Amino acid sequence: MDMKTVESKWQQRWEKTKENCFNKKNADKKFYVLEMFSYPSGAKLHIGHWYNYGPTDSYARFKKMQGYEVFQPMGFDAFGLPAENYAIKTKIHPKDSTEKNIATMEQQLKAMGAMFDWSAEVKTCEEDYYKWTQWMFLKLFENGLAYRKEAPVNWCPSCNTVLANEQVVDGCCERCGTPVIKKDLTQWFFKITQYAEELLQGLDKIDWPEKTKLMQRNWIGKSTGCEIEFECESGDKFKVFTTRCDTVFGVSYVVLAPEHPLVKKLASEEQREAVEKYVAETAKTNEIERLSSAREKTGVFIGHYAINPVNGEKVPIYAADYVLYSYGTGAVMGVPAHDERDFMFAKKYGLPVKKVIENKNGETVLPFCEDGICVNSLQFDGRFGEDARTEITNYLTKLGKGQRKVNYRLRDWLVSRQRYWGAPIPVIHCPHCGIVPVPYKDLPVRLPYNVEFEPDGKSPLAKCDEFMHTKCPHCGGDALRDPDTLDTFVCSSWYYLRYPDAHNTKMPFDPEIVNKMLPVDKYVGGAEHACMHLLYARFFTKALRDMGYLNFDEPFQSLVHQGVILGPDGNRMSKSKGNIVSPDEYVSTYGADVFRMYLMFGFSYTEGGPWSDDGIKSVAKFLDRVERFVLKVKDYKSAKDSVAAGANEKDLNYARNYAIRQITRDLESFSFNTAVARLMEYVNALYKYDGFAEKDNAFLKECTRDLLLLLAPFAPHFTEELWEQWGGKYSVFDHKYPVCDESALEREESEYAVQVNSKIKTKIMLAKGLSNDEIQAIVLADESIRPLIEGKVIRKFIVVPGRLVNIIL
RNA sequence: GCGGCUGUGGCGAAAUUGGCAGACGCGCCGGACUUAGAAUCCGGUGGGCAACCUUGCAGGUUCAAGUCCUGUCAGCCGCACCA
Repeated sequence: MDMKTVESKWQQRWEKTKENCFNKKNADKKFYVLEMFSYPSGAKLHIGHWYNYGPTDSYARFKKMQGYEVFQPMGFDAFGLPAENYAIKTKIHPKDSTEKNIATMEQQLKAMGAMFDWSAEVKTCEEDYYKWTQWMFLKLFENGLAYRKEAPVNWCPSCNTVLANEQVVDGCCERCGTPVIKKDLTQWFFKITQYAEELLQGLDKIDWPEKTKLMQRNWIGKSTGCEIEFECESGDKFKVFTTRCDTVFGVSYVVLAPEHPLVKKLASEEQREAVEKYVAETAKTNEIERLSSAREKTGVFIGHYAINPVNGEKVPIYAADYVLYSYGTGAVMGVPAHDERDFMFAKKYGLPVKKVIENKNGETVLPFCEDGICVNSLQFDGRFGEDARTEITNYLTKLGKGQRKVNYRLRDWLVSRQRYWGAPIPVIHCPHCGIVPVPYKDLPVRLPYNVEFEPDGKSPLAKCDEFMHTKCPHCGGDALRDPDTLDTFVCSSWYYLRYPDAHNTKMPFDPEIVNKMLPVDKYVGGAEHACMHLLYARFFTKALRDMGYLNFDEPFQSLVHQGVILGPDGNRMSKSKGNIVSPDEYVSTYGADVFRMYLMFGFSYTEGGPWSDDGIKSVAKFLDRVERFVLKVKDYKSAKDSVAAGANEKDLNYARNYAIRQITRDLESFSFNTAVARLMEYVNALYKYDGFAEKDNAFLKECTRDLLLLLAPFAPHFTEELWEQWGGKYSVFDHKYPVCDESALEREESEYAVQVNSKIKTKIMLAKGLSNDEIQAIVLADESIRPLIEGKVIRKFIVVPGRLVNIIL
């Protein structure tokens, strides 16, 4: 079959007949299959795109054939740094390069033959999309979920922009690898922390990979403990957070983060110079160094003391950078006997180590950090672990010096970026009225084309006068626009809501439509988004729900991550390693169907693995084999030479229904490699039957027709063509996927493995429905078994129905 | 350091969830058809002459372990001074 011709023939036909368009009339049978949309960075699809989209499309086609009205849209996550960095290098405007890349990628995606509904396409860099991204921002602002604050933020000195916590990897910028530094800047944040608890709880209700859920749980980082108030000699008070309030009697010092305001306020005359020096040095150290747990602890005594509320002890106050200002209260109590960090710190600065917990099961070696029995803790002596914590918390609460407290590691999401290629933040800064949101009717705030975007640490838009100068919507006076753009993750936090109503000009989406179409039934994409996109999208969904726009809690009911296809050398494909494999030549040699089917057959979908094209020919061979067979059987004359259904027909029918059952199961679980294997087995069975002298041609044709239906999702162009030649009605995808006839799988006999003392000795065919005693009688009488057991006592006779028997002597 | 995942023939990989390890393929070997090759079709293929051995390694539970438990090694991923 000439795949080139066949592919374009059917792609055109599908487009002309709107075969892949979602039909809103059937919305009650909707099935929303979504692949993470592409970033148009390069002009070409790489193997990763194929691996994500090809097999998932087969799944979508399978669902369609099962009778669902499948909605499978595609679009482009088109704003972002790579286009801008590319522009800086080549002077090609990001808008131009992005649009060009999108045009090419659209062609390639269409050539792939996936059933994307292009009528719902979304491009985040277009006005009619980012207008609504800005709308989202305003809604969040209106609902108190977007706010501006000055804070130490992550700054990438190479990209010249701030980064979200999630975009800092090992203290470095996730894009360019440059070490991130801390800067105090006033930035926009989204209050994702308000949803920390629900984001955590919601994970229990969704069908996602456990690994991903665990990553989100860890990222949210809930910890339950106690806040304890310490009063200083000066009368100033501060709180510490601890999960181990059962150790509070062992406090020998307290530590404030260097950024803590009390550090400067309380520093004594003698210590002032040392403290200021230390604080300044901390500010200079970069994140990687500071956050390394291996690093030796440093700190400085600030020359002031605080009172331990449970025993009135006076303890010195230190400033030390192992305490993070951004977590908890930015202050901790130091209990050297029961915390490794505090222990190291105390040893270094000669602070007392006071044991207040003893090991229940043996010698107490300090630092002892597990739960134990309280000692030297007055009325709490003898209490253990959680009980001790509860009692001490209650005691502190009664004193008015503490309370139970839950903390999360999750931080608010920093969304402003000092870059050009993104959605402008729809806010106006008025010298009289302050921060004024752009009125909804004035959206979009257009991103101007002619901008000097060479990065110099200031927002490129700040240098564009025509953009910056505007009137205050409130007082009408001169005012300035916000020069920052939104993190591109904001754009991708709601795109799945836009698809079902992609052309709405009055709203981002019609809630009535979206509430019918969502949640996404199957979302497929890379695991690298676990704590970014997948978390942000959940936050957006919950926020929009609380504003009354949505009536569901989670955007993606079921999630699958495809594995990563590595270079042939086992490393991640990268230009620098020179191990990039392009799909193009394979596609032009073998065709799209063979290539995607090989991706399904040669790898375990969720595992991925190093690229190898060893088996690609085998898939081509398989399809040839199918083609030859189908065309041969097509011309068989039916009725006349029909014979009564005998054993061979029964076997073939078994093979057929076994294939149907297994392939259906395998597709449901994204186990594409075994599904293809079952198809191959079925074709082998068909060939075998065809080789018999006597055969029932009508039955064989029926079985062959089922083969085409089974194969269709895997090799869509190929099967559509054969289906037509077979005489099937267009389109093969409008026919029902075969359903397993369970009765065909019931057999009168099954083969049992016979073990003696757990070692397999022989195999026996046994009829169905025999009692254990009957089985025992037959097995013991078997010629190959009898000599092995003669004269011996059978201690046990185990029967696993339909599978094996084990004779224990 | 903490958490998670993975480890199976020469290769890609399966294994009904504790029940015949290696499905389906690649590769290789043999045969058929061919003047010959390609293509195709049929058969064989974990190791060992054998008894037997075999799922990274060492133990354990069980009639039975790739699967469960304990320890250990290697690789990958995530978090990393979160109090």
